Amino acid sequence: MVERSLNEHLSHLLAQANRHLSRQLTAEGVSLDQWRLMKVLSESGGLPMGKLAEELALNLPTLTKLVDRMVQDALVYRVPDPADRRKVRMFLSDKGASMLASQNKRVEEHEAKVEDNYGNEDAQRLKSMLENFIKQIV
Amino acid sequence: MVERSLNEHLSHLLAQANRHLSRQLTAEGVSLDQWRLMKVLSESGGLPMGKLAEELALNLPTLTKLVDRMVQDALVYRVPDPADRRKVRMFLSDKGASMLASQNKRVEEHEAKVEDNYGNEDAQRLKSMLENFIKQIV
DNA sequence: GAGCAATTGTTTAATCGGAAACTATATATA
DNA sequence: TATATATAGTTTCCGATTAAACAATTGCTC
Repeated sequence: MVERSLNEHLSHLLAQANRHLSRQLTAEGVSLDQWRLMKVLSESGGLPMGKLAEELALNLPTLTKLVDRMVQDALVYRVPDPADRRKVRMFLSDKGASMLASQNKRVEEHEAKVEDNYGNEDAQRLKSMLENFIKQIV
Repeated sequence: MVERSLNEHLSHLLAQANRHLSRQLTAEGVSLDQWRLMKVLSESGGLPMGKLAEELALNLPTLTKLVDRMVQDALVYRVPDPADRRKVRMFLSDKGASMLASQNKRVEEHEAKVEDNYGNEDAQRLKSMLENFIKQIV
């Protein structure tokens, strides 16, 4: 049993890839997490905090405070669920939607460029492999 | 031009995969970054801070403070470079080496299990695709 | 339906992270 | 060799993250 070098560890490779890409995608004060949050809400508005935390792999206290800030900035808003008053349903505001739109543009452009350089077929393949991988480990 | 859903974005998939895996690998107070740092030093002892930051995709102030803590815990130590006194060379202590050994064991076991479930060939392929991807975007 | 457990989310206290400013040393230029 | 410029790390300040404790509401069981 030979010891692996760092570059042969999935955890390391994922950390590197994630950090580089997420740095490149942070712009105009919109972090990758903020973008992902807004994007989820645009696709499924009204998600409760718990589901949102799951979708984004954020833990709940972290999400609470991220949402606090985004509510301050009027990007999203909370609506208590009348059917289950423990729940808080999250929605994207108009301002949030327009922020999302411009950030979408930046992200799409950047990823398109990256995927072009990497090779579009390979990029496609990489994504579907990651998708399966995530299902595996969650 | 159809708008992509979140699951079709590499940035999202990488963030998810990274977070899940890095959470699962944090143990006994050793974070993924701490492990990666110790592992790099075990492979190339004497790296200056700047190189170390590059290798780990950490920015320098963050690394300084991570190292501060690890020096407190006597896992690593600093040696000023006599040839260039701006530089600080980092080394793994004996305690660090033994910490690394036990954490290596945990990581290897966990990743082996994950890779088994995912399929070893696919895992291998995923890693080499990620390696290429990282070269691409850095 | 009263009491107890489970679920949902927030708060608290401590630690960690990042951008910008700063210190110290080395190198280049005149 | 004096002055400017570049490089390597650290510090500061403020914002972000975490684990643990907490509060509110719902569901279960007797």
